[in-house]
Amino acid sequence: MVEHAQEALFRPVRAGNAFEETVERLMQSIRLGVVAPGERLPSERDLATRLGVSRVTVREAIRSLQENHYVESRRGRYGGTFVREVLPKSAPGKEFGDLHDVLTLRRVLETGAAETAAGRSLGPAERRGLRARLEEASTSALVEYRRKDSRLHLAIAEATGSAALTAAVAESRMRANELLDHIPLLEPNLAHSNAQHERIIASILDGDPAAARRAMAEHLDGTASLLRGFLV
Amino acid sequence: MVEHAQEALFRPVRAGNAFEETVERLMQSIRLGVVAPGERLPSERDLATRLGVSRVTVREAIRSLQENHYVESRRGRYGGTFVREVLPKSAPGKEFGDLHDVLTLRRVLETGAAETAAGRSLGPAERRGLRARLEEASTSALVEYRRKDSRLHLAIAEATGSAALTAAVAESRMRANELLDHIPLLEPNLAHSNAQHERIIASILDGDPAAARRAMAEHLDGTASLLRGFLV
DNA sequence: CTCCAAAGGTATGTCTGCGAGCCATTGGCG
DNA sequence: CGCCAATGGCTCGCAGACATACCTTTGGAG
Repeated sequence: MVEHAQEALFRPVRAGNAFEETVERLMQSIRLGVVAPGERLPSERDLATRLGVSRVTVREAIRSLQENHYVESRRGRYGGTFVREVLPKSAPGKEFGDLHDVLTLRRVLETGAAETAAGRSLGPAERRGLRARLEEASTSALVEYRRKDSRLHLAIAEATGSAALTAAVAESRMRANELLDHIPLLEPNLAHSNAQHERIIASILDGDPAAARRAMAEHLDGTASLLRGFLV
Repeated sequence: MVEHAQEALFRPVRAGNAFEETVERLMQSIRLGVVAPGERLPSERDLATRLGVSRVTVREAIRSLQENHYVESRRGRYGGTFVREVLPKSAPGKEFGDLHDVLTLRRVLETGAAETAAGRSLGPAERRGLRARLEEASTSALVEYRRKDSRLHLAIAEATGSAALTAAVAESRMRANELLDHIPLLEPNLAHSNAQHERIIASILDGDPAAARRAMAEHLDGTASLLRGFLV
């Protein structure tokens, strides 16, 4: 029996119970900026269907987010559950997963996504979308930078046309953000980051896969070494 | 709200119930060759702990595998559940997931894994392991080729040192194999495949990331176009 | 030859999560 | 002004999964 591959295949079949997983997903959609502050989440019935859990479980998850001041709910038609304008700082507790693990997977997924996106012929809507996210990220205030940054990176993953790849990037990014929340965000880094973003998007729009990969790799290696520096 | 990213984030939180997921994992460990024919699975109690499910659920999953002639169980000390020497052909039913989806993710993950593995300084044990898997694959009979091939590719993923990446490759590979089971395996393809494997492993052992990526990309693109050809 | 550790086989009570239905609230439309 | 559709709020019974405990079988160690 191949000993080491077992660790991957015989890992736990589920990350947590249905409630915890649901909270995690909703939290991701907020923290990654897929649902922005002030915007409404899909209805409970809708979420229950999409997430494949019961409405009861969705409600418990939403209640948990309410209690932690991430969302607030309003009843009645045109009511719903809305993301609050001011979001609480993420709890600092959490153990760091294996740093190498997280960064390795992120590098593979995101450089691959950039390369793949650059190799496709993108439609006008996709091109506009990428440019819009780039603009958002570059003009965003410090406090909302992480969210806008994630939206840009997710848009790149989406541009590959692979839902599975997009999902993988979203998950890996979430794990990376947990780490990034522990290091300071400085103006110079941000400016540098924006310049790199521009090169990545330009390469993708130009249809230059190799350049897109290189630019993304450089971008990620920057934050990776920042991380390794700050987290011992 | 960013519309398309929702598909990724609001996808179902769990693929199936605990029983189905457990069957899936055990099946993967057999089909990917992590537990070879004649070998013993970990004990029920052990599996229950590792997979994070109850022993009852593990037993139901194993029973299902017994009924489908994948394994047989023996009681008493030094007993256990053993993979049968002759495995049934996989059921042909199954819907094809989105072909583009599966192949895109596989390409990103595996070319990334090859590049990453080549960029690390591997220990003697790892180098021996890679060479052993290569040897196994190249000398394997037609019937067991897919399994040996998967073991080789998993070994490459493991050589990155990232458990998360290994798990992602295992899952993506399983999905790809479901498709590959529907196309014929021919001797010439196999010889070609072995030659490519050799170049991949050589590049990794030589520590040449760019060459490893190129070789892996070529290898995957070969089977990808085979697939696209056969599946409409 | 006996003992016993380790494996599969079985049974039971509890709890989580689900499905389904109904209630309460709200704001636009006719 | 009244209706009503869409939303969140709530309850109850059932099925799946779990933890735990105990039984049975087997073959090596002593």
